[in-house]
Amino acid sequence: MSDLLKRLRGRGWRMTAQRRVVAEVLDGEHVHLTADEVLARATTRLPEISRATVYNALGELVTLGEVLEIADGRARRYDPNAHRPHQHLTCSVCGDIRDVHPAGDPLAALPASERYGFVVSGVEITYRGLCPTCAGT
Amino acid sequence: MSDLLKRLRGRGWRMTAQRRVVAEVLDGEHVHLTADEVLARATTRLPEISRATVYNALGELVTLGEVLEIADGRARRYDPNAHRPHQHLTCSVCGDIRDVHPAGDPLAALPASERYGFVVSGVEITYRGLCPTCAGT
DNA sequence: TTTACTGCAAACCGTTTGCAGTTCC
DNA sequence: GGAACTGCAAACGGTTTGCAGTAAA
Repeated sequence: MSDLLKRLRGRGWRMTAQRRVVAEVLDGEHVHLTADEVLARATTRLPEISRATVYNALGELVTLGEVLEIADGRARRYDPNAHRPHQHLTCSVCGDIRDVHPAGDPLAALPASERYGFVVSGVEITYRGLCPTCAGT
Repeated sequence: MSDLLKRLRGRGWRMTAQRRVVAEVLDGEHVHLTADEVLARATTRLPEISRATVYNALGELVTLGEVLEIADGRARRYDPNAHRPHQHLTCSVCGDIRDVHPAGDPLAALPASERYGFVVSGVEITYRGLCPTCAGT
């Protein structure tokens, strides 16, 4: 069983065929699907699943903190890798997204003198570039 | 005259009353307006300006590289501070956004071993926290 | 049995587009 | 004069919502 599914069951998330399929589709490394992509993949396993149900499930997973939402371009993407701090590396041409892991604490890069009195609690970092295929090297 | 307007004129951007107002509304420090906010402010100066014209102008300013687009929440925001590398510091409660300036080169934080063969050319960083008002301190 | 989830379809919101009319250079 | 911009209104794509029916616990 997928890690995500295991965690959700452990947290008493009410399970249905639809929710199971959404969780299974999302599980894995470097997964950053849009709601539409989740729906498409879920539909191959459970043809009667509806768009609204996919959105409902995704919204709850985000609220539970089991999935992260990334507001990259038009459509939001959903990232199941919520339990290990990481950043994103995106190809500007094909849109491929990889998870990358920081060396130190990225919050340390913002000195108090640049904080405008804010209480800073997190940081989102997206590196942009070209993947090996699109760079043509 | 605003800096932005000066630069645009220097680049031969065809000037109209509408475009001038959009550029004036955007000019300044820590400005991160949505298209709707730009339209609202522009309308107070030029009541007959249309939504489409605002979108047209914003799109061109982004293409010219004179304004940056930030895909924060639902609506995109437009940042005229395009000529000095910077990052954003956002209040999770009220949505206020400040520009902050990096100490070193943030690209250096991503080691080659974490680049998956990508040619990395840029990075977007958003710090999240609470502004002094919302933190209630 | 009760509470919560599902599917449908319409509504919603930010953004884009086609086109006739107008303006800048 | 001619190319480019403007305003209108309709279309669009992603997301949200209301509600009647269904299924999990």
